[in-house]
Amino acid sequence: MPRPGRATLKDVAQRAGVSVPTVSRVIAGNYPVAVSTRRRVEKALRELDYVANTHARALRGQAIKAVAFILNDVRGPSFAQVAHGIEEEAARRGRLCLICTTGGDPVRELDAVRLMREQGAEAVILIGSVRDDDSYRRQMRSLAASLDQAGSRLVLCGRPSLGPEVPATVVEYENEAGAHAVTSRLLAAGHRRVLFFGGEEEQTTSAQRLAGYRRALDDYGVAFDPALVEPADFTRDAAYLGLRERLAAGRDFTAVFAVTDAIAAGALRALTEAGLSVPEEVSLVGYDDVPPATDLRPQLTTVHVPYEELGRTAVRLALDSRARPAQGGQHVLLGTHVVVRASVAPPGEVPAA
Amino acid sequence: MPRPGRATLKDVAQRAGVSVPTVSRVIAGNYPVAVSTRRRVEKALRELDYVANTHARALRGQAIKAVAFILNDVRGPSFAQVAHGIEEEAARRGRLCLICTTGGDPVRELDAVRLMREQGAEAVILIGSVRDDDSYRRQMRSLAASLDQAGSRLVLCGRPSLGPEVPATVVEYENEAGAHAVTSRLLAAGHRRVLFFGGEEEQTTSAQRLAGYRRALDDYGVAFDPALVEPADFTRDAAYLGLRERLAAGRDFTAVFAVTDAIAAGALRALTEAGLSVPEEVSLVGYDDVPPATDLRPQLTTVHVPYEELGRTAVRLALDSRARPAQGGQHVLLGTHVVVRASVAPPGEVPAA
DNA sequence: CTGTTAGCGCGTTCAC
DNA sequence: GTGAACGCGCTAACAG
Repeated sequence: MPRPGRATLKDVAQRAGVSVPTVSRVIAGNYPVAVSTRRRVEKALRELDYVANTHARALRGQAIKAVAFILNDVRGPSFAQVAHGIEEEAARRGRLCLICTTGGDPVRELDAVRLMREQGAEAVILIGSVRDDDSYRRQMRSLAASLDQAGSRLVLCGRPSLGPEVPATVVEYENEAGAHAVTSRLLAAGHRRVLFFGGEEEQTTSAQRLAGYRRALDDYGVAFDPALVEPADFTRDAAYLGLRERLAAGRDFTAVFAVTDAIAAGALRALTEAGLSVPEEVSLVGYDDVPPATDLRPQLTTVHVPYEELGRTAVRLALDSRARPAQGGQHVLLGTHVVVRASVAPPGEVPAA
Repeated sequence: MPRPGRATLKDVAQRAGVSVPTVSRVIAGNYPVAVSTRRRVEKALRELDYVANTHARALRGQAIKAVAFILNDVRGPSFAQVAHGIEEEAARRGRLCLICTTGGDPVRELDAVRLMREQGAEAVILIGSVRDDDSYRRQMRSLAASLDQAGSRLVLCGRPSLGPEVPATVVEYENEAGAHAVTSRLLAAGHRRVLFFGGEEEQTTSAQRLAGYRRALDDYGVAFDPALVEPADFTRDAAYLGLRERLAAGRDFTAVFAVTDAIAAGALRALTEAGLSVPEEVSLVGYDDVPPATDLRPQLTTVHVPYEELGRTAVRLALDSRARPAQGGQHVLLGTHVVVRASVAPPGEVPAA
């Protein structure tokens, strides 16, 4: 009966009547060992259910083969897609995945990065947006440098760069451009009062989408009306409640641009319950193109974001840039495009169907 | 300029002009050190951006403080909820999370468990169902024993036990009972031809739900008709295609029990496109009660599963059972309940609304 | 082919 | 207060 805890090379060697390195060589298999000896060792290995100690191994070699990723919440469908892309690519390259969630708290995020740095992850990938202030950016920049120096790599995935000098990789998608394109659809259909719904201005993602919205307004010569910006938390329920309340006070828009498909889902519920038909009376667009968007009735016109690709690219770049001499920040920008479905129509028009 | 790679205690000691243990003591803080010395050491620590080597630490102490979990696919909303519960509870207890996905392949799952065992995770949590055959069960049983002996713990989360003798913790929910309850709703409303839609018989989860369905049929004295079992992959698109095809060949049912909310979403689309109104002409129920279920029109009657609680319980039990002397398998069963929404009506009836 | 030696980075003795 | 010595489990180098 092997003693509790795990068997070590020493235990195996003792049982097989050989020295420790011999056992090591049998396991590695990259060195000649007499057949009879090998048999004895293999037998002992099996009997003791030997499992190598990763830490001792890592101590001799270099860092652990792992990729860390940090996100707000695994339950967000778009986060989940990114996570899947990361997981897939990491597994393909024989890497382990470490995961941390922060609930959107910048402080917890900084802590998580520090933790991952201690773990010696090869890359630390930050997913999604944050509320960033100066103190946050300063600390994150310093962490990027620290990771870089330790031979690791910070990757910003779906959020803007920390500055040109910072040794971090950025994998973004066309956030502003997508918002511009989808807002333009609404304007082209004749809408002039478009509610920008959801998010908070300090969040990098919503800020960029708002910027795209405003630029589209400019293009069409429509004045920006701050009263048409309605913040809301990133959940369908918060969106539902928020829009219901606003509708109770009267409707001053003919279309809604929801920052997120989930928010669009909540908005749709509020609109429908208020007896407003979509798209006949109110048009609605979202952003993200997550799978459940096709379950909505009418199906949602939205902006497709290549989330899985985002995750895969993040891993690929991080691992490749580690191989090469430490260069400054790489920057990749993935494209987005509008997916036209059935939630947009000209204002006021009532189709025959 | 510190040399590339990470600074070690030795580097710090050298720079501060002290010995290695002194630096170690400053960091631990649990030992008296002269104030002036401490200052010098702290300065060096900062300048060199010292980060402790986790592996060396783990080598001296015990296993790494980490919980591993293995699941089919992060993108499944129910998996994501479990993952969130695990992540939350693990973080609360100061544990790191390791994650692996398998795409539903039993072989990859076994490999993943072995990998996690090598990593020395405190607990290895398996989420969701698998196609299990005898060989799989045998191997998994042996891995459970191996983990147990190494002081770790295997947790089966949302899937049946491997046997009474196996040193593993099982956290299940009332899968069969939930299916029984929701099927009974359909039968009570007057339906006699209920399509069991989605899943495969070898999957533990669908097998259990099918069992509940059959028991309800028995209770109502309705003969089980194998022709009313229609398998389908676990995606909304596969479900949509599958049901559309079946409907093209004629409709021989008045209600659908979808094994999963996602499958229900696909089914609803197929039904609607075929011009069948739900619930007036066909009733529909799902299973899981994931958030997007409320976005469906009509809102889906389904079975609520406490997925987050499942994840939290798994972590709690695993960590607690490690503290106590190795006992056999614990077994926890969490309750489920039907959530009545708007997708069920008596067959043929057309409500006034 | 196999055993001995050395050292990865850290924390814990034990002396001074 | 502080430094020297040892060992965690493993592998790479050198002997034999």
